[in-house]
Amino acid sequence: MKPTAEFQKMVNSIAANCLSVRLRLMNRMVGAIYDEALRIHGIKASQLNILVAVSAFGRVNSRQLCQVLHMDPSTLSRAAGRLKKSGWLQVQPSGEGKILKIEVTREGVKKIEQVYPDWKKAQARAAEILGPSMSEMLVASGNKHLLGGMTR
Amino acid sequence: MKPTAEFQKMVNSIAANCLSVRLRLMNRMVGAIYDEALRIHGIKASQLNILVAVSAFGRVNSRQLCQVLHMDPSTLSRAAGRLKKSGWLQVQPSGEGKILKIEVTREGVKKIEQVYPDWKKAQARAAEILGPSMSEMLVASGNKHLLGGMTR
DNA sequence: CAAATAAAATTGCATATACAAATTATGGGC
DNA sequence: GCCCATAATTTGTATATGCAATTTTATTTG
Repeated sequence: MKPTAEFQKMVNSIAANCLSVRLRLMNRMVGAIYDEALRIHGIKASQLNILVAVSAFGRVNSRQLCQVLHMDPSTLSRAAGRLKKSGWLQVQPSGEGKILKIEVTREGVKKIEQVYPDWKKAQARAAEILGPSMSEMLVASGNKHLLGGMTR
Repeated sequence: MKPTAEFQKMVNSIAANCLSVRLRLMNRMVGAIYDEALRIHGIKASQLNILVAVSAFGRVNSRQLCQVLHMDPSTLSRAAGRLKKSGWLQVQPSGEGKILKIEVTREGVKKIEQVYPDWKKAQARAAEILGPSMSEMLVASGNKHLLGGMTR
């Protein structure tokens, strides 16, 4: 079981540099902050994400939403189902094609409003942990990818 | 269903700034790159992550590993079970306490060696997509959190 | 108009993730 | 030596995630 120097080099290279490891870890840490802050409202960060994305559009079809969120259709399909069951989303055939029309319900709007102050607190705590430069860079990256697609 | 200006402000604030949204999205995008590159080896990025973390330690107990990876014990427990079943990890009572001792097997070492070139390609592609400043910042963040704990 | 084709959505399956509850194993106190 | 408090692990349950296969729906074509 003695590792060669070669092997140690590979392991160190991955351990010290892997972007996936970093992002995954950071995502766990930050996600936990938001989930904890939102728990009293009975909503997870990922669900709020979708709710907000839909609200930003006003109305979307699932294909667009998948593209913008870079999410598999099957993932969105089930998430939307849960949000619908919670009464926060309305999901209907749009008439054109079989593309589904998704909007936020009055209940969903209320939920976002209720949640907002706690989201803000979580955001502040996350920004503190990540540091200003990382936070700014993350927000900036959204301007490239997310917002570009979300402004109708 | 006419949203108030107040509401629109909240939605835009979250959509434009939420660090959790950004990290989650980025994690999906980047994770897909690695998963695709590693698919032919029958291993997921998250599994390689654990394998490498264990290898960096040489031998860990699960508590340490959870701390370093900021991972729930139940999550690690099941992941380790799968990696053990694949023959890449050895999980045993350590003798001291009820603490489990985890090490990489010879098979696991071979797997890392096989996978390494494709990991490197995925890493290059991810770095390209994220851009140099984000990549560097992520790696630097690891020096704070991860590596600090991983260097025995 | 009906059949073929193409596109979209859902379902089956597997892993990742975490919280809560149950279990197990340790080490100490009597 | 046995029982109890405690710490570690596992199991139950639920959501998140994506791939492959299936089903459903729309459009095109004969």
